[in-house]
Amino acid sequence: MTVILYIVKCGDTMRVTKDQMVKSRLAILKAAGKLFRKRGFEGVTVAEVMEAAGLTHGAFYSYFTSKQDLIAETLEASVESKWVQSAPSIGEYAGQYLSKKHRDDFANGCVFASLGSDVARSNAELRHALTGGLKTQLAKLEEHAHGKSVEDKRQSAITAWATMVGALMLSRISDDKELSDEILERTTLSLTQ
Amino acid sequence: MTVILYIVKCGDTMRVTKDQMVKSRLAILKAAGKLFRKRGFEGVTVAEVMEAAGLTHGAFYSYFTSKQDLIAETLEASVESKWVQSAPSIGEYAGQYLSKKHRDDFANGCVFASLGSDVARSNAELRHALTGGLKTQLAKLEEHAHGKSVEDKRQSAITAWATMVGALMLSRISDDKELSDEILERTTLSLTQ
DNA sequence: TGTACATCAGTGAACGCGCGTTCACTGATGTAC
DNA sequence: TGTACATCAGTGAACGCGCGTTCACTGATGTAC
Repeated sequence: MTVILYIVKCGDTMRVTKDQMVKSRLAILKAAGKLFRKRGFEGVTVAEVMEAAGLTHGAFYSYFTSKQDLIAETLEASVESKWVQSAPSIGEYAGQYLSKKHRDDFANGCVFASLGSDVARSNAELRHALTGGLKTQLAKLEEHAHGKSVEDKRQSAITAWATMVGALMLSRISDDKELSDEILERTTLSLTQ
Repeated sequence: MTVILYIVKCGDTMRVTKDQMVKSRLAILKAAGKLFRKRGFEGVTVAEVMEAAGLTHGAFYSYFTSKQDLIAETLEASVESKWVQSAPSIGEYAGQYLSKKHRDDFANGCVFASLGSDVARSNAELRHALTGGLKTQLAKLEEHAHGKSVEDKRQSAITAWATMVGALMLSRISDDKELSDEILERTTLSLTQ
């Protein structure tokens, strides 16, 4: 992350303002992450992100070279780790992931479900940024996977993740509440059996 | 579909131009479907769609009241049936769906994978339009599903569909070709075993 | 059937709004001596 | 330590481009008699 490079560049000459800048930068990334997940990249303006971070839009270009740059950095910062930490097995993780709470909370939810198809259509930069998160996520799931061989674990991790992301997305598409709930319930069952 | 309503409205008073209009309307919907799947709703302009349909942008409003309207109608027309027809079982269908050919062909591919998260974030109108297609697709998969009870078939149809959509999307996100291929291969295995 | 009239799909210029980006300026931060 | 200077995050007005939408106009289609 550029943040780290920046600190390295400053070396031991710590400045109060630089501290504030690091905080502001993180606030921008956090606000952007939430807004993008809720409304998509094109559904959010630079000005909105900056306002949510407590700044005016003009300051944006002190932090990022363009909106495209912000999107890429936001994706890099969007790793799924928080969801995995407390889950001892894929089944329990799926239970949390496929909850109604998660389905209804775009802003704090999984970036693959909320922006997956957008990124899939995007340029190499954005896809690369999210591919890092994808690898991390699969590696963590693999640790918790059941299976005799490494191959088996890998396969069940990948399949489970595809199922979770797909199910959450489909349940969010359905405007029929019953079908939406059913998708979550039945896929949860499949992943815990 | 409005097309049918239109024909009914015209009744027996068939007009040559009306014929042409029906064709043009279908051409617009087809062009829009391909372009939207490839570049997303906001990545495509009304003028581009009309040009692809062989018309100029001004004529657009003789067919649709707004871009939003076009998007809704395009989604309604995007059913997955073509992919299911030739597949006798979910396993064989998954083999086609999770092919590299499908992954690399956004324009003619599955609308859930290419526009799923966009629609999930959208208003009730768009989600409703795609929910119809989702129900149709699940019903068709259910017909071909293995399982002792109706419940079992339903569960395996929903889970299989979530896995397919999720896997195709993830494989498209990955800019690492190996990982992308691996996702397709391992999920195909899971769905055929 | 033929003729006068009405309709309306289609054209392309123009409008106007929204949004990403730029810029002159400010004032606090941080530095040099 | 104190003072003069340099830097630069932050502000808000302004720019300009793109795109959805509108509109006056055309000419072919279709209708009425």
